[in-house]
Amino acid sequence: MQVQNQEEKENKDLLSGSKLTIADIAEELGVSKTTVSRAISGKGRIGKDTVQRVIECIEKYNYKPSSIAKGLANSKTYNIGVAFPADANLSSTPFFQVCLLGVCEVAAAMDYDVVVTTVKETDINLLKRIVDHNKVDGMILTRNFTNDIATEYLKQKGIPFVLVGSSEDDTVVQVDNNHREACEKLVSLLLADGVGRIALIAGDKKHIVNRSRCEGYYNALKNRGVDIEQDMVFSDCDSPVFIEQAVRYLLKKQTECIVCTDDVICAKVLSLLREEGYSVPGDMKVASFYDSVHLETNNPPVTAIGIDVEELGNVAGKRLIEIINGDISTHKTILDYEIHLRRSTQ
Amino acid sequence: MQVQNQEEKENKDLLSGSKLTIADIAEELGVSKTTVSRAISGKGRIGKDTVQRVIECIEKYNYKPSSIAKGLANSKTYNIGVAFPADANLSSTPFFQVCLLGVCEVAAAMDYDVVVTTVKETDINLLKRIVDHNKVDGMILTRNFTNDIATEYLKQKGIPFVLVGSSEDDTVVQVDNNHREACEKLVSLLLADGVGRIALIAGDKKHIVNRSRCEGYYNALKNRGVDIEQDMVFSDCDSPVFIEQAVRYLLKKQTECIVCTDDVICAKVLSLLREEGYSVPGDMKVASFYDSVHLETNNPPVTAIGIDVEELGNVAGKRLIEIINGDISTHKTILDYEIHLRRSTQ
DNA sequence: CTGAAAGCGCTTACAG
DNA sequence: CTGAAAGCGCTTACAG
Repeated sequence: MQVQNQEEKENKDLLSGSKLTIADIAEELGVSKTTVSRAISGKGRIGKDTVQRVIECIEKYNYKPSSIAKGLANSKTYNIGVAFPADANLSSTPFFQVCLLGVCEVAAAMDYDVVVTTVKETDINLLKRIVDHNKVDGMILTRNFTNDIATEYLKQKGIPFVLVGSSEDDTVVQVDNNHREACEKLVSLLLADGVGRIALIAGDKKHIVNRSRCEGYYNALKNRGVDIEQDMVFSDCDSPVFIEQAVRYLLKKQTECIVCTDDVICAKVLSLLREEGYSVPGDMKVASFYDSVHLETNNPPVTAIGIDVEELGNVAGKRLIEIINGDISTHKTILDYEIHLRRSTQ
Repeated sequence: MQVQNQEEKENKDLLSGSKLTIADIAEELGVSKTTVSRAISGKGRIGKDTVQRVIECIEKYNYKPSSIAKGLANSKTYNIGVAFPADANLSSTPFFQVCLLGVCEVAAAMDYDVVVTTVKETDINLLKRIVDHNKVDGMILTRNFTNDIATEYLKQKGIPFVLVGSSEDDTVVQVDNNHREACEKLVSLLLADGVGRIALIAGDKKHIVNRSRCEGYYNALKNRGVDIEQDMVFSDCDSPVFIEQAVRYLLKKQTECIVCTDDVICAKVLSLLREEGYSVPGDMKVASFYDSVHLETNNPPVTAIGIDVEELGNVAGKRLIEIINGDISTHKTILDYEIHLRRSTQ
């Protein structure tokens, strides 16, 4: 008899319509909702054995508190937002995807969920939407432009947010790698190795990250007392057409090595060189940033700055939730990078 | 005086602490909350001019209803979930990223937001998390295995969900391209063009989508009366190492054309052929699926089945919200594909 | 240590 | 056409 009874109840949560509430648990246990709530949250004075009983009951019936109701009561959503660039050439870089993964992981571990929204350089309506409707307790931005309107908006709103990337604005909490330093070291290493005539093909300069990498390149040359030849630096060189022009020009200029500010550019450069019958590193050395699997498994393996994008998402999520919880957070977190010297520059 | 007063109020929504509620609007207008609610939702009888006044007031103060409170009252969350594979070689394919983008767009347009979660082939705890905690009104799955535990779980829960992909289970709502047919047509076209000795390099067979593509390949050969040579078909050939073995073997076998079931495989194949000094299409023809930008801008451009992944996300999102709203939905939506015959097979 | 009651910001049946 | 009141499922100050 007792067994049957138990089975019946255990089936309760399997029935689609009948979601269990805190009241059901309270009733079952013959205590008040207050008590159940306290046992779950651990807040307020409450008897040890009572907690035990409540916990057991909750597990028995597989009760899950409604986080939406909890949110209403606390004026919180237990959601964090992640803004995904809808205008980037997303289709070619997995950066945002992997970063999002990192955020999801850490969020779940801290009992938060992740709401995604998209932003464009000149259109942040969808971002405003989730913020204005109170769908999230905070936001993560995954890139930064000069004069970034998303950053501006969130600052003005006063909502907690974290930037994956760098900003000159000290008031925004940032998580990033030191791209300037990384590029500087990479180029310095190449120079020290005797590689000369190093060119740079860089992406959109409106992205802070590309600026930083360029800076690093210039610094390395300066520090080594190498003359900077402006025509060996291609900025805003994102499209396949521009990259092709750049490569053709550089081939004529007796360039010895091309440093690319990201893997998408690098993939195109490698592809062009092969088409034209130039060998890497024999005829041209190549190095890149970010180090997607693609570069590592390339033949020859490509020298690159490796950054842990998932970790970037992890830390950004953690920082944001800290801020939401009122903990003070470091204003800028710099994560490590690795320089992988591989055959493409040897 | 009046102007100043107005400015003061307009500032209200800028102040961080003081979120406007429906009560504020009601008070301001001297009506009841009921009336304001009705004016916004358009439900129930209500005076035209009253609606007008309410709308104006709402806009003036930039009032945004809290969707979390709305959700509690309606037992809805106004969120849909998207499950992101955390174990896929995400870093190499932008498929999920672009699909997610498509879902986000359509969701926002239908006043829903998107919560992401990750799933692994053998671990759907994070999926369970958002479902059990009532964070979403429905789910979108972005891939399907044979014996998919995520599908199984959602079915058993009875929560609305849509699969981007195909399933033999007629009770699940599906959005997909006809991969079998697409592959069949592609291979048939090649055969009709006089291309012979067509090999296939296919990814993980546990993915339904890879099975379908393989089927299409076999069908095309059968229909044309071409003998199928089993050693020209490589299944479960996902890793760079396996792909390399396959390509080397096929080169010895006088293969004329390699069809790849996805772009990641294709990129690796192209790269290998170049390294070994084989020219495409001269020494070997190559065709692929999905048609990322990478293939189109390749030199030579690569023949491929083009599918609109963003559209896939769009339709999946729309279908899901329809189901949530109680509209009956078609059980299977088949989207178009395009066959791009390009130089790599000519 | 425990509970009754008010409140979070909406919606909606019921009564006018 | 409009409003008072109850309710969605939680939390928490207040009282015991």
